[in-house]
Amino acid sequence: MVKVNLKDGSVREYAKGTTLLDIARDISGRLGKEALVASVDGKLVDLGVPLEHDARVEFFTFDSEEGRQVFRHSTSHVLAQAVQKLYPGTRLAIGPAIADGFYYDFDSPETFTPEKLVKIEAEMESIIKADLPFKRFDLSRAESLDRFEKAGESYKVELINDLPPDANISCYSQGDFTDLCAGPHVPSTGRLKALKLTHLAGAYWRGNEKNKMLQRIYGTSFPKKSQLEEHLFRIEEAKRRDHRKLGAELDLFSIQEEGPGFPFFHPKGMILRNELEKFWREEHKKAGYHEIRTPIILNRTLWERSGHWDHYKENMYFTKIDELDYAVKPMNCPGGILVYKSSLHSYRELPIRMGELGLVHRHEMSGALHGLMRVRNFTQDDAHIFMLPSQIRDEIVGVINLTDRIYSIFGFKYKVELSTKPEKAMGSDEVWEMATSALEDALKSIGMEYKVNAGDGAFYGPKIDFHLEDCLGRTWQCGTIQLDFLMPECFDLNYVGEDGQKHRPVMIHRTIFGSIERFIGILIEHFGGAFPAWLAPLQARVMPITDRHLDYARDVVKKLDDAGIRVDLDDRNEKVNYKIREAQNQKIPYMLVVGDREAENGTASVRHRSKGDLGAKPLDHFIRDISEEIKNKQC
RNA sequence: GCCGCUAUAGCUCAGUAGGUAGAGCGCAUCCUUGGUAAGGAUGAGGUCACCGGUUCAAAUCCGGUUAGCGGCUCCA
Repeated sequence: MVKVNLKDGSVREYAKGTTLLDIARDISGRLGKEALVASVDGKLVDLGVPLEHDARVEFFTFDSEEGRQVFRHSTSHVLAQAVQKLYPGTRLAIGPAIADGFYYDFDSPETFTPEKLVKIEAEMESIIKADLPFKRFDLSRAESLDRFEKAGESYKVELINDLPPDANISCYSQGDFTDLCAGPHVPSTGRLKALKLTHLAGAYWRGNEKNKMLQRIYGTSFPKKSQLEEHLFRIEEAKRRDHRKLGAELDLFSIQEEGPGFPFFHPKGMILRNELEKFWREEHKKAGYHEIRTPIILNRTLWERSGHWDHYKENMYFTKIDELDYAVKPMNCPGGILVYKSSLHSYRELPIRMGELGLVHRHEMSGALHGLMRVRNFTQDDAHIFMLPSQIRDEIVGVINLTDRIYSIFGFKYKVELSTKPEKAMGSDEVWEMATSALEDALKSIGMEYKVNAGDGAFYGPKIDFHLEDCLGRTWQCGTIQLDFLMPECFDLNYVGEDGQKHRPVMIHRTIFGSIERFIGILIEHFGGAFPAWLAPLQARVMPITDRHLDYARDVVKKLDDAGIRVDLDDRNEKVNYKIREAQNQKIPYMLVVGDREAENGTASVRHRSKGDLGAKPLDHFIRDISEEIKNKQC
């Protein structure tokens, strides 16, 4: 007999060699049906595994991350089987589970198309119907190499060759299909009830653009048809919040063929943008920043000195002025540094915090452009902090706190990453080590959770990045804090210390919005276009019921306008229903309906875009309330 | 940049055996003066992304270019 310790603390005894699936069935009929995989003493294994010793056992269903991963991964094997059956000669690369589904990369003489995905899906359905068991078997390195070489599976051979010498090499087969795989898997294909192949994409083998481009098929799967449908519906819903769609519908911005990646801001978008900048200036003033502005185009020698000429050239735009080379700035730091250098500084002045809403241009690859999220020119809410080495931690913590305060106004949740030295970097390992551990110390000192993103730092220093999510859960880097010991060196920056000697300051480069453009993109998706009143391009619209009420409506507009509220008048000869519908679609926070009753009493009937009809309010009450809402930046 | 897909009116889209373009919404005018998500009529509006080819004839077939979309790579 073996003792089994379960998650709920209970202990059960089973005959040695009882499979995990049988144990699950014994615990409850439902668990027997829903369990997909189990862990034995913390290690994830197939349910078909017999238990040979006392152990801590946990079962995972689709409700757990582990269960979902295994479920989707098993679906990817079924995809591979279907593809190889329909399109012989297709070689397999890799097929992992991802956040909301799975993908499989193929190298095939066949070019997959959306129509073919339908066929592949049908083939997958029949594999599922056949309820083929997933069978695991271990192979020696020689056996596995032999097997996959014979099968012509060159990518698998490459994977095996890259496994560490002591690695256990396992395969899984279902029916006549076998794939190299560490597992685990669900017991049989019949578990994979509802699936959908969602899209096609190219993907480089091993993510390296020097390698061959493979064909990637993305899909998702669920234990129930209804869950799949709900998921697909949620995605459709999310797409309605897409900032590119809302940006056009709400007339905020546009991107035209004449300027790919160079967004145009329309009047309404500018209001949003100016409000953001106003807020930014207020917060930065409070936090002890000064604001500067530096030129867009600067001489080549500056970029050579900063290292951009060597390390960032492929992202830069160039021009000539009077036969001399100039570059359009891709970053604001060299300009900021010149401002610092324009006068002598005492240690008493430090830290100096210099902010700049700086327009930078970067050449992004055409395929990387994405609405306002990735563009070729954008305004960074940049700042450079020049400080004493002893001030590093406090300054970093100060920036983290400022970032948190600003994000929390919008109700954003964010993820923090620490990016370390990239391959293409300036400076010695020691300097990088020092800078990286300073960032780490600051994060730890305030108990901030973070993930390490190895090799993703800027070429001049490591960074802390703040990532925000878009409507489809894709994350975008917004805020960043970069610690830099190198630029002060390159530019021979100094301050005069207590001892009267010259010393080297340390620099922080940081942004909070990241780019105003990207941040607006995130804002649009976060609020689905229904901005809080303080940001809304139009805060209220007055709607007279008939043209008899036009005069009173104009008075109302004037009063609101005088109170600094962004208001307009819908004086068209249309019914109230019609006007309301349009104002709702434009997501205007407040609609003020005025007719005989209102004109007589000096009121307006207030309708809120999400709370609905709020009844009649005296005008000055409404003005007081909305002004308060705006002032408090209520969401 | 790479792989796949797409491009018709301001917007959403029809136009599927190649025979010089349609709908709904929006817009304009008129009628209607209507109290919380679409009142009615009439009308204007398109060198079918661009360049080239095949054909008696191209929105439609072929090639190229540009842009967009989904990914890969890259990054705020």
